Amino acid sequence: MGIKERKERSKVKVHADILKAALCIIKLEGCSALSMRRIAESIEYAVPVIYEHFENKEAILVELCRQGYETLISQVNKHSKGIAAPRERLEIILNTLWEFANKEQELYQLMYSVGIGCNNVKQTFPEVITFNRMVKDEIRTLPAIAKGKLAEDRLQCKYLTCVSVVHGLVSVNYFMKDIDPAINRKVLKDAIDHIVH
Amino acid sequence: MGIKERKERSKVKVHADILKAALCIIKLEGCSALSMRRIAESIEYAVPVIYEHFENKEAILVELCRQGYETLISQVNKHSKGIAAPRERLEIILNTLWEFANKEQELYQLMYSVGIGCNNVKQTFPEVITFNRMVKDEIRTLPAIAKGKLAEDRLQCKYLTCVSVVHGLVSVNYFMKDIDPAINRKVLKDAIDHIVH
Amino acid sequence: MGIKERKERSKVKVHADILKAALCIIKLEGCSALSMRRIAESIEYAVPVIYEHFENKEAILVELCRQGYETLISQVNKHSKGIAAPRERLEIILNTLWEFANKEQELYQLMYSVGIGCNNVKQTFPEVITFNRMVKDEIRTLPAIAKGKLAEDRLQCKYLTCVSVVHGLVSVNYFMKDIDPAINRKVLKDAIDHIVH
Amino acid sequence: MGIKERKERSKVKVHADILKAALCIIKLEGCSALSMRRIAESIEYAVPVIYEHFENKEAILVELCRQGYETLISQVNKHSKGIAAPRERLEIILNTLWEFANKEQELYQLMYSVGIGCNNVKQTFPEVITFNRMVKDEIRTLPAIAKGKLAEDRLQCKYLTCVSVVHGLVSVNYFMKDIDPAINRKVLKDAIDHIVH
DNA sequence: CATGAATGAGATTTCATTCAT
DNA sequence: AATGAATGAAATCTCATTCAT
Repeated sequence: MGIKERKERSKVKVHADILKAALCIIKLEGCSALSMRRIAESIEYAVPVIYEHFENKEAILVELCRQGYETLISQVNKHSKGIAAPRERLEIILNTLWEFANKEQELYQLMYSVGIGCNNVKQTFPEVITFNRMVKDEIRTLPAIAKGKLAEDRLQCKYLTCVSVVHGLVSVNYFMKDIDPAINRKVLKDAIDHIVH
Repeated sequence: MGIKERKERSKVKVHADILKAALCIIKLEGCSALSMRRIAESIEYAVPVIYEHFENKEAILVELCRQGYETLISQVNKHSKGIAAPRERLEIILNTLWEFANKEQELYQLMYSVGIGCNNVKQTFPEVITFNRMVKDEIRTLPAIAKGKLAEDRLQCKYLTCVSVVHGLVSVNYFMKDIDPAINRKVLKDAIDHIVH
Repeated sequence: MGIKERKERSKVKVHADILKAALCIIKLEGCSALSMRRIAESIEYAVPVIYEHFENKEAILVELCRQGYETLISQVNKHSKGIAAPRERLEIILNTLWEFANKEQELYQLMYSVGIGCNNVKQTFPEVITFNRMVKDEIRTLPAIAKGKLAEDRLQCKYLTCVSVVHGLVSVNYFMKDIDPAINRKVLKDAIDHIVH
Repeated sequence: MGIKERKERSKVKVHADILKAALCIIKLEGCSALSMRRIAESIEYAVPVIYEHFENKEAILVELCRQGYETLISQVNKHSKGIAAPRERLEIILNTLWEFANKEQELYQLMYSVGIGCNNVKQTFPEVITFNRMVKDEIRTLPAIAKGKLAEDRLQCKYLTCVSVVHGLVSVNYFMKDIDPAINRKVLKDAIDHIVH
């Protein structure tokens, strides 16, 4: 019967609409403006409908973050598709992270703050593991490194440096809003250069 | 007269107690648990007493942050006192920042998030300027650099790299709670080495 | 379906109950005793219920006044129905105003003080325009006046005199509570006589 | 001893300053902005000082009103001094009331609303009796009236009409802020003319 | 005489969440 | 599956008033 399907589709749609609306509110009015009522108004359903799709407000935020991670990973994949050179691939990953954080500032901040609130981020957001692996994989295969079979420690070190410098630069930019974009680019590029060698 | 003194001291004490209580609540129960009522309970005074000392909740948070910046700067001064070598001094500054952020995680996070919420952080917290200058001053006088009168751009670049990598590493550690301290140390050290040359 | 109707009726009832309770409190305990909490207690609902029906306290007062104006106008209509003589009609209008102000002293006072607080009374309470027009219409058609096509100024003058004397007498009675009703009647009657000629 | 005198004078000054400050606040910021704290700030004394001069806030308002009545009466006296013709004198009294109410809108409104709240205005504000007598005295001696020894009823009637029309016109002007001053003048003049004959 | 400090009580408003229907 | 209605709890803030000093 098509009925069941139709219902299923509509259910999925509402679920998606809730998340879309929540993200939209956060982007336009800030995290503190997000309330169940505002979401309900936005999707033009009554509040309890939201509770049929999500246990509570927290669950919505978590799911929003999960989708953020997914988006990030899929963008990395899209941008690195067909690129073979590991160095270039690493650059692409980090640049994609940088751009994502800048384009989706509110979501990125949410992902960070929800992550911090988790007891175990990697369990709540397995995508974090995936992303980490992606970065590490590229480092491992960098020509300057692959020869000498980088020790796990050195690898972890480089990986942490990568991620820290990008996230750090992002944060510093959120914090002081007047940093010259050209300089940002340069800092990023230098950092990658350093890691590569 | 001793009376005036006693009163003054008691007033100062209440002021300090409010801040102490606020910080304590934030540390133990998180930022969202902080309310005027909770503070009042904690210091065993009625709510309006708080309003005699601070205009509103926001003002308490701002003052908390300001004291955080002061502490950070005074610790930097303490640790770098008597050290002459610029490289060592830079290392001390960044290490002090790292230790502060790790010891006072909640306060450091508050400083960051309140900072982001400010239109103009440097105006609200002039200490940010002081700290920035301290870092830049050391970079400028690094032996490998002082010779060639580093261009302002290059200086800014190095400064941003320093600060980003430390703040980034701090954040990544808040986020993923299982990073090996030894590796953290190494990442930090490598980063400084890189900046120095 | 009866269900929908019942709900609708209950909603309308609560809305009306809020207004009724508010008016009741004002009558019995004065304007300053009116609070959202008191209303909630009175209707035996929780406070937020009131906020589902009215945006805020001000909105309740405004609506109370609006209903006051409506009552006044409908009473004028009721009393003047079937009466043709303009002089008699004018008398009825002013007497109805007088009786309304005396029977509903607290509401009348509220209508006056809320009106004063408005930037533009006639916009907030279009009923004021209606009432004014009703009075002016009768003056315009008074036999002694209709002949000579009263100038707009003279009309406005007579209208202001009417309204002022009635409102003034009402106020003076609120103020000094011991004025002989017979004298009040006489003052009113004299004033109308004067306007009519 | 001069000491006692000086103290007495200072005490009187503070008392007066409190009233002056209160009136000033009411004029500039409205009745609802009046608080003991605001007064204290204004006179640059601590709040409890006010309580040494006035039992409570209400007492301040009452005294403010009393002074308002006194001012009104003294202005009437000033303006009517040397004028003999009763008709002119009556006109002066009513015009003075009109001008007072327009110049001191906030105070006049306070006088009215505090008066309404009194159980017995004439007892709380004996000046009301004085003012009433002044009006009545002039009416009684109006040439057109003095001949026939106006019955007490008729006198009361005329007196009420006077006062009502002026107060009413004042109120209507507070209420609808766009009434032409020329028309106001005319209404007032007509009313007086009517009373006089 | 004057004050700083404190307080209790109360106001308005907002939110996440839950039932009965 | 969806809703309107309701609620409890909490938050921020203000005020008149009173003591101990």
